[in-house]
Parts: sequence; structure tokens; C-alpha cells
Amino acid sequence: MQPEISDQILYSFLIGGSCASSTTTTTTRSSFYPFAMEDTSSQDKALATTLRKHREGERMRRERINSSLNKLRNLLSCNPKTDKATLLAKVVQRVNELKQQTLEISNENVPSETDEISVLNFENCSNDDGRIIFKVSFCCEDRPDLMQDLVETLKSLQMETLYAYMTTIGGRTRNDLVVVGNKEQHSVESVKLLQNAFESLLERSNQSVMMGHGGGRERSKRRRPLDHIKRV
Amino acid sequence: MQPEISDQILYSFLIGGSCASSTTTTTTRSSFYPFAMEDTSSQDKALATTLRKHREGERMRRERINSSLNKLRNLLSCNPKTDKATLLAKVVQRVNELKQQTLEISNENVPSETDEISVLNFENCSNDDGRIIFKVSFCCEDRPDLMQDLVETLKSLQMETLYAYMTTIGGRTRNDLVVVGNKEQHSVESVKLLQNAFESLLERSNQSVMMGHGGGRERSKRRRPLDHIKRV
DNA sequence: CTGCACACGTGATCC
DNA sequence: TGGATCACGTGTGCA
Repeated sequence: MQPEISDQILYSFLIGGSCASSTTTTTTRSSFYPFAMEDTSSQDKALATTLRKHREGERMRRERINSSLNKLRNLLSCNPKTDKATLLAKVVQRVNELKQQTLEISNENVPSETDEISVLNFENCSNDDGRIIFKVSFCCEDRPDLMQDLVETLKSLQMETLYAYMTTIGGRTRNDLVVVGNKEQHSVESVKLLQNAFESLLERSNQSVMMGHGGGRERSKRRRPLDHIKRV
Repeated sequence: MQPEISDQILYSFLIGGSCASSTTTTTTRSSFYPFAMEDTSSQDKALATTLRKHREGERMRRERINSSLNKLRNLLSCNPKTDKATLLAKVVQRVNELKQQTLEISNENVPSETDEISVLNFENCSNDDGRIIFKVSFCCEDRPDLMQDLVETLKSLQMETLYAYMTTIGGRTRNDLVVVGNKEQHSVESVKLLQNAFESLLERSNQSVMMGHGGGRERSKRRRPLDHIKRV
């Protein structure tokens, strides 16, 4: 990447160095040169202007970089005096979190080809308020009365829908439900109740599809649902 | 921020400067000094070690920063040779996008107290594939047959649900639907069709609630839906 | 005073 | 060539 071997050293003061001294006003600094620079040949002048352009270019570059860094400080709502290093580390962490969140929401909610059920209880929801929370996900053929069937199933289990995310594409549907029940009526064991209830719901779904449409539906319309709306 | 006024210039070569010269191997550079440095007093030695520590510290700092920058290059899946400036600009843009996405999904999907409808067509979805996409959002009282009613409404309009995000809390429900129709049957004007259809759907909803429950439902169970599950 | 973080100007490098 | 970017070592201020 870099010249790791070049031990050649060019002494910058020969052309007016002095490494760090910030004067935002572009003062002509030739008078400060400690040694004989009276022989200002045209070559030296050209080199001086080259260096000046270089210097100002670098300044602009640093400004652009720091501008973005300040924007990131605001976006992450952290102290304006946060170090560059820790700030960038936080940015990496945050981008990872956000990517995973949107990926969970967008990418996994695609109806699968085969019927599937998954039930689990939310361990990380440890509010001791007498409620217990489960997440139910399933894929099956779509049918008009599926939603009502779903609502009645939950009602029979004495559970409420906290939120639902559902995707329907080309006759297949995928539903992710977060449901909540009272702890007096439900425990971790209710996972099995939910599993059984939704298994029979899927069986009913298959039967109804078989009778209603003869089992054959066109699949050509299927697409990935969010590709047209938002990217991952 | 910086000393904008200090015009005082310290010539670094007085203590062995030469501003830039990359030798990753920490060679003893005293032999390169162009002027009389033979009087290596203890002060000079101490200063030399100070400078060496300073130099190495800066190297470590740069390493930390560049490490995070490389991670960000991977996270944004852009060219490994992307400039720092443009990379950081892209990071700012990406973080903004991701923040808005999760905010749309998590925070806005809370049922409002009053009944509301909003219909708009997706301008930014410019796929020229003969389909036109709308987003419908509405809040109303919940009822068991709402979903079926919704499905039938869309079917009567010859539209398909691309995806739906629905939240139900304490008897109130908020639904965000992305629906798609054929361009031969629909245009931007179909916004009004959708608006009318969902207005009558909400009217039916209110009537059914009035008749079924006498209009009074307890609201004490209401909570913000996602506070228990994921942070914003 | 020690350590840490930043801005600066410069040489080298790439297109 | 020239413009743009990088790593480097240093000066300087802050805790």
C-alpha cells in the first residue's frame, strides 16, 4: 500500500516547511524562511504555488470528512465532542443494528412455498405485568376468510393480537403475529396450544383451497414483495 | 476551535523535524539530522522518546479510525477503494434511510384515537411493468369481520394486497396496506376510488361496533404496541 | 506532567 | 502532467 521501504528523506524546510502552524489567512510566508531564499527562481515560485494548492486541497478534503463526521454525531445523537474513533465504532454498531432490524422485517416476511408454523414465547419481554407474549409465524395458501378464522382462533384461546405483519403474494400468505395472553390462563406451555390451534387452521385452509379452486392456482404472478418498494 | 490567531511559527527541524517520511520500521533517525545534533544531552533524549511515543500513539489512533472505516466499507458493500469522504457521505445517507425506515414501521403504526384514512400512490415505484401501487392507511374500531370486509373491498376494486402491516390495541386497529392494481384498470385517479371504498368500510365498522357492543368499550388495556418488543 | 485527540502541511501514489 | 487521496509526523490544546 505505502512506500514501506523508501527511507529517502526530503527536508521540507528547504522549501519552506515548518510542519504545523495554522494560519487560516493565507499569508505570504516567504519572509519567515530562516535561510537564504532570496534567489526566488521561477522554479521555486512554481513549486510554492503547487504546495499552496496542495495545502488548500487537503484542507477542503478534511472539511468534507469532518462535515460528514459531525452529521453522524447528530444522527447518533451523541456528544458533539465524541472522538472520531469511538464515533466511527458506534456508527458501525448502529448500522449493523439497523440493517438487522430492517432485514428481519423485510426479508424474512416472504411467504414460503411450503406450509410452515413456528411458535415461540418472548423471553426478552420480562415485564412483570401479568401478561405473557408469544410470536406465531405461519405460511399457507391465502383464502378470503383466513383473517376471520384467525381472529376467532385467538379469541377461543383468550388471546389478543398485539401486532401483526402479513404479506400476501400470488396466492400464498405469510403472517407474523405477536399475541398476548393473561398469565392466569397461560404459561410457557401454551406454546403447544397455539401450535395445535394453528395447525388445524392450516388444515382447514388447505381443504378450503382444494374445494374452492381445485388446488391449482397460477403462480406466475409471484414476486418478492418489497423489491419494488424499498431495498434491503 | 483552533488557534486561528497564533502566527507564531516553530520550526520543527530545530528538534529534528522533516515533516513527512514514512518508515514503518522505527529506525533511529538521529543520524539523519542535517545539523549539529552531536550534543545529545539528556533533555534531547527525553524529547526524542516523547516524540517517539507521540508518533506511535498517532499511528494507533489512525489504525482504529481506518479499521472502522473499512468495516463501514463492507457494511455498505461498496468498493474497498472508496474515498473516506464519499464513504462517510454514503454512511450518512444510509443511516438516515435506515432510521426513517424503522421509524415508519415501528413508531407510526400506533392506532389513533380518531378514525382516519389516508390514500396515496407510490410515485417512487417507477417500474414500468403495467402495475400501479397505492398505500392505504386507516384507523378505526376493531371488529372480527374487518379483515374479511377488507379483502372483499379490495377484490371488488380488482386490487391485490402486496403487503399489510396492522396493529390492534385495546379495541382500536391501525392498518397500513400496500395494494397493487393493473394500469389498464387503474390510474392515479383510483386514489379517489380507494378513498371512497375505505370510507364506507369505516362507516360500516362504526355501525357494527355500535350495534354489537353498545358503543362503550374499555380502553384501560391500551398500551404502545412495540415498547415491549423492540426499541426505536 | 502525562496522555490523548485533533488539525495541519507534506511526500508519495494513483489515475 | 496534474488533480485527488492517503499516511505520516508534528505542534498544540485539553483533561
